[in-house]
Amino acid sequence: MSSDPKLLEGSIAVSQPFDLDVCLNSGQAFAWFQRENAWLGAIRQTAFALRQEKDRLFYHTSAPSFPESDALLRHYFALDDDYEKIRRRLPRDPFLRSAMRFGAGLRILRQDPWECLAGFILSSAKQIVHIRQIWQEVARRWGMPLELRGEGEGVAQPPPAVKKNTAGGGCATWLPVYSFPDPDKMAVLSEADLRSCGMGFRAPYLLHAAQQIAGGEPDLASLRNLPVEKAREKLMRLRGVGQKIADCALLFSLGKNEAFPVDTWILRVLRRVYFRNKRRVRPARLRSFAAGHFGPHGGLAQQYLFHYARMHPHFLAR
DNA sequence: GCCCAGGCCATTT
DNA sequence: AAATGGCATGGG
Repeated sequence: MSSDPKLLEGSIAVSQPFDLDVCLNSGQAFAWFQRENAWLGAIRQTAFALRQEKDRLFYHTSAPSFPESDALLRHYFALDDDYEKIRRRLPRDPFLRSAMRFGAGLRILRQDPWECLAGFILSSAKQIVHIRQIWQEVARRWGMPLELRGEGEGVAQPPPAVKKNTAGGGCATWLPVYSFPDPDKMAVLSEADLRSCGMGFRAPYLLHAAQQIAGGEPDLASLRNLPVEKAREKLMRLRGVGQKIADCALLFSLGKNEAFPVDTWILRVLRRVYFRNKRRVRPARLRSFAAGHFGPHGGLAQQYLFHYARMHPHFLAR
């Protein structure tokens, strides 16, 4: 219960455009799942249950202290970035502006590079719901169980103000949260281990990436300090990592705000809106257009477009 | 049963 | 260079 001294509850006042649901449901991170009114997941080795109410982010966490939980959340959601200012630097084209209005509160997460890369290796030719399922299975089997309350319970409590399931007088049951296994941990698994999580032909790619990264090549953390082209080139040396997956890792975990991943949704949006419905415009052309048009914060623009398209499937129909 | 999914790779034209 | 087909698996 909330009287458990091990359970840390807190909240953060957010004075920024911020919508938790949009951030965690926009296909950036696959580690979070919704239970009742809360999002459950982990930031590296720290479990959180999150719920937003207006301009306040409420949480329960396994973090040992408020300074640590506060810092983790502020960093992960980039709450100290000035998104009003960033949004003003995006182009004023009408379609982007309406996508920005629709997705107000969307932010680029600052994920762990390994987790982000692994998630997007799993993402190819998969729907987001299924990527989440595979992620959870991998985490459940080889990650660390993270207790949101005292040791031995294995059950997380809902965050503040979340309604409990009062049927039968019992508390709601919350699934335990697991961290995602490190490269070292994954590197010693077999391809069959990974395949048994349902990831199919992506298994050898993920295993190879884990082994490479565990061996220090590439050193993901150091990619942050390279120019985006060099960092992308290193990522693309990994089998199963093309430009799209590399750009996702660069944008969502390595601070490359100009990275503009072109996936099937963005492909269709750009062709339809910015190339007047022309078929046969090739991805390379779209990428160079996007780099020039959307500029140094193109990645955020890309997320607005992606989110808008995915929430308006009829818009791209036909 | 169909279809396709935040792709990538090897193989053909 | 640019267009295919194959790849595993599950959800709609």
